[in-house]
Amino acid sequence: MPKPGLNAPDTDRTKQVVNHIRALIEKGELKPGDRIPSERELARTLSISRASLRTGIGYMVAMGVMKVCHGVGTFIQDGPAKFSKASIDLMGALHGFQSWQMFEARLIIEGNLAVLAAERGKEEHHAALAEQVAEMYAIADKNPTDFLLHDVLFHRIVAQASGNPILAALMESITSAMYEKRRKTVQRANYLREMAEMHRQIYRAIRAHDPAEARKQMMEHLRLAESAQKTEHPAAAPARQRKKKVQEPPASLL
Amino acid sequence: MPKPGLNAPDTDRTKQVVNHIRALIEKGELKPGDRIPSERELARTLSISRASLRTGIGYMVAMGVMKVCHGVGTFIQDGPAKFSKASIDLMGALHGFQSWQMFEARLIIEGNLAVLAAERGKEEHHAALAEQVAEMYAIADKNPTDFLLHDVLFHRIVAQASGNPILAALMESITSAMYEKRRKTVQRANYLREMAEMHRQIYRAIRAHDPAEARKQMMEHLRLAESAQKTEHPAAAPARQRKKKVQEPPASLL
DNA sequence: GGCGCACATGAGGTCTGACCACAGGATATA
DNA sequence: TATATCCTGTGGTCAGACCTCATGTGCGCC
Repeated sequence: MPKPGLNAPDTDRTKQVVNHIRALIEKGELKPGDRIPSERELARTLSISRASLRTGIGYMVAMGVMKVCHGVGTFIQDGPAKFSKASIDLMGALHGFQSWQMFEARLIIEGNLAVLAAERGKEEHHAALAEQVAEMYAIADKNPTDFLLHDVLFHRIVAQASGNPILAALMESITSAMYEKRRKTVQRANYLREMAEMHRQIYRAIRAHDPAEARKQMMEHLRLAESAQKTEHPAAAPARQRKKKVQEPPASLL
Repeated sequence: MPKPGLNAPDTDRTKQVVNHIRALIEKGELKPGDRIPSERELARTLSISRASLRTGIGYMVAMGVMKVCHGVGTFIQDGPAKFSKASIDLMGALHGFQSWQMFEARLIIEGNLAVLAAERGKEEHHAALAEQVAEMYAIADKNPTDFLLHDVLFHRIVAQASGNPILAALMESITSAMYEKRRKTVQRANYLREMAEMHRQIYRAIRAHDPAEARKQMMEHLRLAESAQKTEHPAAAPARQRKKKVQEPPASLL
């Protein structure tokens, strides 16, 4: 074993489980989407009780690294890297995250994601982006929920094109935490065509390898999204005590 | 492609536990640092088995929201918000995070943190920053490890001054994931005075409410830190298969 | 032969109650 | 008084039983 040192998992057994899985991943014997052995079998393999094994698995589920399906099995999480939604939610409750702060963080991260995507994006990304934009136009007048799906996908592709999976994961975590509210907002949205157009502008800037323009368009787009949501849900903060009025975001940014 | 969103706690019981704690937090009956009832008692309260309760607690521990001390009790995590180090580690192993990507993410986030701090920083923050800078100068020739402590603290205060706890949490997560390597690097560092000076420049820009300068100084500082670490650990990537040579970061940024 | 429904199988989910390991205060002893 | 010891409460682990869920299989009916 490499280092004995200061690892985070709380106890010996869970650490053992996490390290075991981690080793399998690093050796390439487990890839996203793969299924791990059944609990009873794995427990026997590691010579620990099923209860302890489950603690370790729960740990990784919480971190968004694994996924459990009742009656089916336990899997390595596939799809884009991200922290679990519950994680951000809870942390938000604990430290008082506010809606405008979410948007601000998203603005900064996605703005830079767009910059990087413009610098590093490949043909494949351009094609994928174009397809999503086309889809948006196609259903802008029909199904708002589907529209949102393509929206999410578009931003995900931008993140992928950025070539930085860490920033992508952070973005994914934040947006997934906001997804529910967005889903409701978009239902009565009447600006979907406008949204599609903005995505097209972002796409054009990225394809043209114009970082500054990409950032500008991305930020403009997000600001519109924010104001739209504010109009829908003026009291958007998670239901908390309102003794002190919710802090408003200072004006400037950049 | 999997659909976005919905990444709730895995099962009913754990959900019950998480929601219970979450409710207590939102009602203000539980604050960071507080201790929760013993497992046996809480299990009785919720009418669930201790095993299930422990699953839920483990879940929150993994998310960095709670902390358990064997023989002592279980507590709400205090200190700055952040995701658990293990979480980033594992995710990195799974999705192949690389060292330069960490630095890049840090560069972007901390750069903007500095901007926000310059815009919104209050007297109290300025004072706290000044103190850390002073400390750095004082021990630059003595204890490298202590120096790093003040370094971390300085950046944490900047994050706090930014007024955006979400970005602060992201920054905290990334830096804590890099901490171990930094601790080794700093041991043989001979540029500590220079580092202190850079921090002073950042501090001055923030105090002068000069966002552009704050970002510039911060980025310069981080770039130096990166190159220093690269010199120390040229093969810094986590030991993985080397079939394909490690992707190098494209040149430009901003 | 084709179609369905019931059942067998095996996965995860939960419960019980016992025992172990650790930390810290209370107590007994020198 | 000071030190060593024990007691108690807390989390950590274990074993084995039983439940729920998803799925594949095979029999019976059409």
